[in-house]
Amino acid sequence: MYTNGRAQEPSARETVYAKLKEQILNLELAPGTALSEKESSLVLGVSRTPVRESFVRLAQEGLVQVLPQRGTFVSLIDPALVEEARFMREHLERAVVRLACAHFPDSHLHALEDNLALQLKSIEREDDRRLFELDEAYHRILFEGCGKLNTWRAIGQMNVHLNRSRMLRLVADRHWRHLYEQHETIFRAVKEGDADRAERVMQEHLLLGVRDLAHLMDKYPQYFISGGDGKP
Amino acid sequence: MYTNGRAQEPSARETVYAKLKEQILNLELAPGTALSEKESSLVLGVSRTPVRESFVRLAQEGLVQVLPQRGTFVSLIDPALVEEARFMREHLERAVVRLACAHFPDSHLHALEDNLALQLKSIEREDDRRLFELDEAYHRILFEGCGKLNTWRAIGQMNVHLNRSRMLRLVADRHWRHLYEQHETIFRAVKEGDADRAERVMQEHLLLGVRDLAHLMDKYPQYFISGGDGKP
DNA sequence: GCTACCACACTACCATACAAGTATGGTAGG
DNA sequence: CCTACCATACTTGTATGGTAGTGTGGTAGC
Repeated sequence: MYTNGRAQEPSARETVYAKLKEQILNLELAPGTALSEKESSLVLGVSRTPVRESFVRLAQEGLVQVLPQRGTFVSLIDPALVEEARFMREHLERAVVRLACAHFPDSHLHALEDNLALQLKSIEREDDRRLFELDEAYHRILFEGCGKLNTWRAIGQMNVHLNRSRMLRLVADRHWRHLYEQHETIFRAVKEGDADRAERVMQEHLLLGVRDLAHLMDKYPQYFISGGDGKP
Repeated sequence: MYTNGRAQEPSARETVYAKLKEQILNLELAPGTALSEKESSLVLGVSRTPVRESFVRLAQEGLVQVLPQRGTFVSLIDPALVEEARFMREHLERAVVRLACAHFPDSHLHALEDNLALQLKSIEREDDRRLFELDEAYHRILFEGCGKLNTWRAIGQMNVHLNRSRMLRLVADRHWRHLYEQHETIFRAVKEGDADRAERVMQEHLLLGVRDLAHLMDKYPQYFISGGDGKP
């Protein structure tokens, strides 16, 4: 029979992949940074094989760029990708909140409520990393409650690029209150079934993520794709 | 300087990946089929490494399922994934045709026109594979003309699941004329800037892809995920 | 006849060795 | 001083061997 315990330790490839991805999204590995199979394998204490396979996965997500016989680099942030990620989220999340206003399970409504409470706590503690995670979880719950979890996962691939620019913005700007208030407003709209209001606030909410993108590109030009090319 | 020739032969990994993906999408490798690094490496005349790395990529796209120490299998078609792919396309393509009606480059308008002509030819020849490709290209041109090519690529990952079910449908049903007429109508609406009409037809058009899904699940139950599980 | 066990064939996972292309710094020649 | 060349130290790409977990068929014991 199956060993459905699900308790097996994760593979080396999985841990390496998760570690690298986290560091890239955190900007600990800044855009443009040179990686190397060998170096990463030494640092992480595994052989080149799982590192290499992680590079393959990250390359497919557009987070790294592999240039044969030359090197592997953390991708620069592509403003077009950021804008299109916003575009996708705008249209899909507007559709999803409308669904949510028509029908949303109580369990997930409570999950949203709990999530909002934790967001407040994180703001008090000024824990921006944690707030970032809660923000992601909040939107995920919305999709999950509408039976559209796979859609959220598909967005995820584009979303990582949007998130890198949002992370860049977090370090300077503080717009936490506004973000929380929008989440709270959307929650109430869903609860009351006010689809028009929910959709409108969601659209504004997602615009917040790309505001001042030009400003960021000015401040951190080395992190962005510049002209026609884009390779370091 | 860069060797920007772009004329280098593709790597073994790339060719293996493309080959396997094509066969899976064509249903030549039917859902549920058992694969193996060793066997594929023998068939394709390469070592296990590029095959393995292709499996990693395909697994990330959800086209194969790797069970450690047990085997690798072509994924069964998940109806939920098919429906959500349609959901994504519905909302994103509606938004895109609206953009197209507001502004669309002449070059891409001509590309659509040429594409439609080729579609007619394919229908005359009853070349369904070719028509399928042209259908994909048609929608791609729409996104490209609106500067949303990355969005189309992001859809692609979900779209492969939708396409497998569409491919399954093609073998029995013939709805070519209807499909063409909708493409043609959308084209004219874009040309005339009639956004409401374009959006409406696009929505109907995408519903066509999942019609009779239940019927297909009845006819080919072994290709679909059945109950709570989904593993072969 | 039925059950428990065990050897074996098979899988994917990981480590390692070799191959081939690329960037770079030093050096010889002008 | 400047340029062309070349050895060398990198890089990723590919092949292969060993390891550990898994399914299966046969067999011994009841």
